[in-house]
Amino acid sequence: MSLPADSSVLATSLRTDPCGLLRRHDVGRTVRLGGWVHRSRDLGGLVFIDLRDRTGLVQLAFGPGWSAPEVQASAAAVGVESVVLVEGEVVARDADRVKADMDTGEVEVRVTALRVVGPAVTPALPVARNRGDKMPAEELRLRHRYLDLRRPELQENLILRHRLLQVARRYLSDNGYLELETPILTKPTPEGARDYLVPSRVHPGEFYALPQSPQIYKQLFMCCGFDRYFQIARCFRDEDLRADRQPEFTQIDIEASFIGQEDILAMAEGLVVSLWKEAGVEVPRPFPRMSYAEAMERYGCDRPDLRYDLALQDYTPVFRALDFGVTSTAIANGGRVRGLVVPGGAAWSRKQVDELEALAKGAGAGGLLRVRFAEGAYDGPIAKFLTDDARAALALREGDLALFVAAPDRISSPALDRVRQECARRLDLVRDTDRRFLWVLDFPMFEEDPDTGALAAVHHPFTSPHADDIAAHPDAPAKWRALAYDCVLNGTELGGGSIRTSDPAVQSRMFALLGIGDVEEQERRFGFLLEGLRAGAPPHGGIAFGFDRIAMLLSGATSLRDVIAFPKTTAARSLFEGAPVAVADKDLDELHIAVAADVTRGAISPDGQGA
RNA sequence: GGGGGCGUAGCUCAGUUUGGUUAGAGCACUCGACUGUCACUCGAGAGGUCGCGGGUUCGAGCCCCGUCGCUCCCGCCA
Repeated sequence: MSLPADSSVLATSLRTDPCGLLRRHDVGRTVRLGGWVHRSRDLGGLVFIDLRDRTGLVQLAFGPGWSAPEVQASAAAVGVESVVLVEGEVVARDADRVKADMDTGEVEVRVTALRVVGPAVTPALPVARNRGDKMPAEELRLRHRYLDLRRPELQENLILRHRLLQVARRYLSDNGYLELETPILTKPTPEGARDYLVPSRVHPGEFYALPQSPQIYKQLFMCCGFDRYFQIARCFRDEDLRADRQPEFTQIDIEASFIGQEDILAMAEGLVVSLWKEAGVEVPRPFPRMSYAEAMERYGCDRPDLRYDLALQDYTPVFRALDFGVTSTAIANGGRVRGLVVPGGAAWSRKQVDELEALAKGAGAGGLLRVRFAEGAYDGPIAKFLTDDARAALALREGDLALFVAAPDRISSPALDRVRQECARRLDLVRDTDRRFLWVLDFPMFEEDPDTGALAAVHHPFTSPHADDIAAHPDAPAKWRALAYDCVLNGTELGGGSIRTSDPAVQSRMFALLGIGDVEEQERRFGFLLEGLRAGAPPHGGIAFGFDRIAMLLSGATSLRDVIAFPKTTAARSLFEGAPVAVADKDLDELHIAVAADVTRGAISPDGQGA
């Protein structure tokens, strides 16, 4: 719950108190309250109403000793979710009537006057839910969001979200960061995710884009001399959704000048620590660090979940000596044999291990080799190929299951990553209360297309390479590491960023390597940032955190939809107001837009059907 | 773009396997009873285009085809 230090500011001309804060020390006071009828219990001679506002519930009691007959009659008649104003006296409950699981359970309000100011139709969804009730369908919750958002759980999530926003603002502002806003109508970006486009009325055939992030603007702020910037920025990406992905989302976006990587990491750790502290969790600093290379080698993943180990190892030397076709071929083709040892995995059935193999194949691997060591014997298709040396090198212990993928790293890493995660889940190694923060550093500057060999920026084209890597391998950019970093918690990426290139010479080298050496092409795509950088740019860098995901983690929600007031469905629709919709021809004409006739469809109507 | 799950009363679900009389339950709702409940209790009642369209059949909630919506995942997305 988020309340002002002095909760009396919540008093208004219509109410003296919020509902959920009445306590024993209020006994004897005459109070006026306003709220929603959460539940009511009509006993004939007595009526009880649980009155709800965002601070909680309090029991109203109506009885012949203190309520006039007409007051009691309207209390008995008022429907749930109606809004009422009441006046009455706070009284202590008898000891045997105290409700211990209710914050206001020691008191109740004996009502002398009641006004139904907002009568409610029977709600389409229950707001007050009984123990064991299942949640209404997501579709209905979104369609009737005005009711869903009344539920105390969702209110708590959004109130926590508010508190986290305040903490972020306070932390950054106290550290000299300026909250600066950037445009929502902006220029389409040439790469990355698909843009949401907005047609221009004034300029026929031209379009704005909604920002995927304020990336370019925040670098321009650095060029302007606003040397510390932040923004709680709404970002838009027109890609397909997931439980943890919405088309519009919120980032805590940060950029600073005259800094190096260590400055950003320290500042960002401080922010994360203060956010988690607000949610009641102490996080130790500094966060451990791991290079991208080590993360990929040991976990097959650039955001490893360190709550359990099950680290991957390189078994190529073991298999190189064996006469086994699959592994020999893979090694001869430049691949490696990597794998992991699963203690206790030998107890799994053939079928269970087949399921792991299916996961590995789903991630692109050709197969998953297995060997188990149980009751002193090796078992599995490759068991008979194992020499004494190989057995010694594997060092399996009783009950172990060893799993291998023989392939190039770009295939074995994602496959073994999935296998490792599933093994941890099966062995129940994941403790929800564990929080393993991690910085992943030294991302590669480029990734090579396995077919064409073309280079693409892993982060973005303005990320700075390690100066020593350029010096050591001037002609092997694939070996360059970037000054880029990700903040990871329990296998989830919370945020990431980089130190930017501010040296024009390095920047043009980067463009050339990325295949955009043509100056006109550079200007067309990045002109306004390049102009800014040429006009005198300080060394700068930054980071952005996915705020919705952080709010989701800290509230314990399992979907972003539970920490966003009005989220979209997986089809990017807003069921509440019914967006998107077809618009009148007149509006399209003004925008110089024509809709292809065969895709014209109406908005969804209340029965869920297309018009 | 592809795959899985779901769609029956206001809400949550059963019924679909094997097509067959009038589609059921709990909660909510309406009416009645009840002076200490807090998931009040008890009695009575009302409430259904079985998502939508088409097909097969003497007959479809159930089988087939299409479609719409929600959801999870892959692709996509940093």
